[in-house]
Amino acid sequence: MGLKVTEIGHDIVISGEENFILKDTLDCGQAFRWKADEKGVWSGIAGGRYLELYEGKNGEIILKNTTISEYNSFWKAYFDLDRDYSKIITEISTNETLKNAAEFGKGIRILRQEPFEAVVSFIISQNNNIPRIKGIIERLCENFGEKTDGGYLFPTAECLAGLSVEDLAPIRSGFRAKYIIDAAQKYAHREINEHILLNGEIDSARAELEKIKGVGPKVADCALLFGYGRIEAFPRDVWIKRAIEVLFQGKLPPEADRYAGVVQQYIFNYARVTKLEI
DNA sequence: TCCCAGGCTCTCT
DNA sequence: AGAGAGCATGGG
Repeated sequence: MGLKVTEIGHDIVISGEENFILKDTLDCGQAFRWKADEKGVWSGIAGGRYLELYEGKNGEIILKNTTISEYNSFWKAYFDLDRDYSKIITEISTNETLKNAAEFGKGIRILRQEPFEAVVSFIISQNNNIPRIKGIIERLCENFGEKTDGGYLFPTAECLAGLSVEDLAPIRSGFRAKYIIDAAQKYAHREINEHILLNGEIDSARAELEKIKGVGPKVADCALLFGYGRIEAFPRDVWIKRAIEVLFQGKLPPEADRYAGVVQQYIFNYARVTKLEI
């Protein structure tokens, strides 16, 4: 479609993209560090950069204080702006339920997050609720991340690898602390083969991540989808399992296969917002 | 208050 | 291989 990116003043304006809505994308449970103020301006830190952004009257997205080179080198990939979501929606819409779910969350895009941040964030997410996940991640960044304009960066694996479970007490992550440290050590010591995660068979990639304590199939798929751009990953959490029973009588339709990760987010969002009271 | 949360590990069959 | 308890903590 007619995606246009223009530099206006100090800002970047993204227009002509109907499948990019900030609330859908930044508040759908795939990333935990974005928040909106009362005026609807979102702010957050990703990839070591602080960004404020908002929606204009015609649905365009404005990235504040951003250059075209910053956009091209980072934000374009972060917001997955090379992918044609309207084509995906058209393809999956031969299934009526998927069509409805996609319409419900049509502004969702799969964010391309920092891999280590995605791994740790979804380790923290296990048996936890989203408000508390956000709190733990915020405390993790404040305590161990580098301070920058606008907040704290997500801590590096190298930094966390040197910590003990007691050191992590201030973030109140409970039994997950030992898992965070194990992930940090395996990343810092290069025990995780990122080539496999990026390019290997999806089953091999999942197994590679499951070398980390506290990482099972669901956390691994979240990391692959949100951190490594593996669109075929399909994280199965409690909401998805419930939705498959309620909405699809226990079996996903074939339309869900090709862009599984995107479809997963549509279903997850639909299930969570409607609470499946349909 | 008490149930439960974007699961996983460990143990017991 | 499959089922079930236990896990830290606190949001609703």
